[in-house]
Amino acid sequence: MTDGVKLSDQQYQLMQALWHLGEGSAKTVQTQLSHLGLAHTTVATILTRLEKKGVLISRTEGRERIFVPTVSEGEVRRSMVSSLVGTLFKGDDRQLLAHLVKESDLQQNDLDEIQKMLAEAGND
Amino acid sequence: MTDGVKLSDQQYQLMQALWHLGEGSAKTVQTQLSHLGLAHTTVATILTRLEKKGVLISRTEGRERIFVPTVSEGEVRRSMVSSLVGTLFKGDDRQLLAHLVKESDLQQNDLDEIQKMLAEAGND
DNA sequence: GCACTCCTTCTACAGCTGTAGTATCCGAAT
DNA sequence: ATTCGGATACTACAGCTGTAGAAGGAGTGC
Repeated sequence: MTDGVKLSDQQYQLMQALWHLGEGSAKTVQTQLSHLGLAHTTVATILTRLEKKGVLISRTEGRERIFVPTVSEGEVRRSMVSSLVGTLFKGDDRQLLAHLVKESDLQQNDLDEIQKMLAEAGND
Repeated sequence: MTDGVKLSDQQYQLMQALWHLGEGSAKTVQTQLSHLGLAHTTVATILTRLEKKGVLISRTEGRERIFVPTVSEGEVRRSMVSSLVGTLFKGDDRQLLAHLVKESDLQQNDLDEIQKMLAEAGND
């Protein structure tokens, strides 16, 4: 479904930590993201909001609350990319492709690689 | 520069109207976007905020205020795409390309077209 | 059992966005 | 000059995000 999950940068970071961990408490996540320098209460707040948003659920385990993603990173990526494509390119993925090809500083070997991918995609 | 212009959907719509028009008053923009059903005051508010944000400037002409974009659609696209790539793919454009190739429902002729583009890009 | 510690939940606030009503201002017509 | 009409500016409010302090609750060690 294009259920339109859309996360802010920060929110995505947190989810990413959870995707890597599989699951985890606010504390665990905060530790994992210590480079961001967020207070643990901040992390907890964001996680709570993400739960309200439906992208994760939590269970209480002893005195800890364990958060578990309910959507995969792939799903979120898909819907975020297609949302952007919707806004910027009238929903036409190919226009984004074209944009990337034009704007990216692609090296020849990148191109080769991509062409290989395209060739494989064509064989589906 | 990667000055990071980031617009919301709505804001992008308005800018798009201005890009098409070249320039225009709040009224003109609202008319152009009548399908969105926004009050003209709403359009004016958003335009004012966009000016504060620096993506357009305005000049007063008689009793009208004319808004003129200061950034091009291309620039905004570039920075929005690269912002998303930053968040979702650690800044690696090729990963977005790969994502698109995998996720998009590309037809063979799309692929041909893109491969042609890639070939051309390679000749720069 | 009691205090200590750790974790969570509640509350708070500022900034941004979506949305629009009301007030104001200024040019134009009479 | 006086009023009318249209355009803008000001104000408002709700919802979302970033951020975090303060308060509360529940193990754990003594």
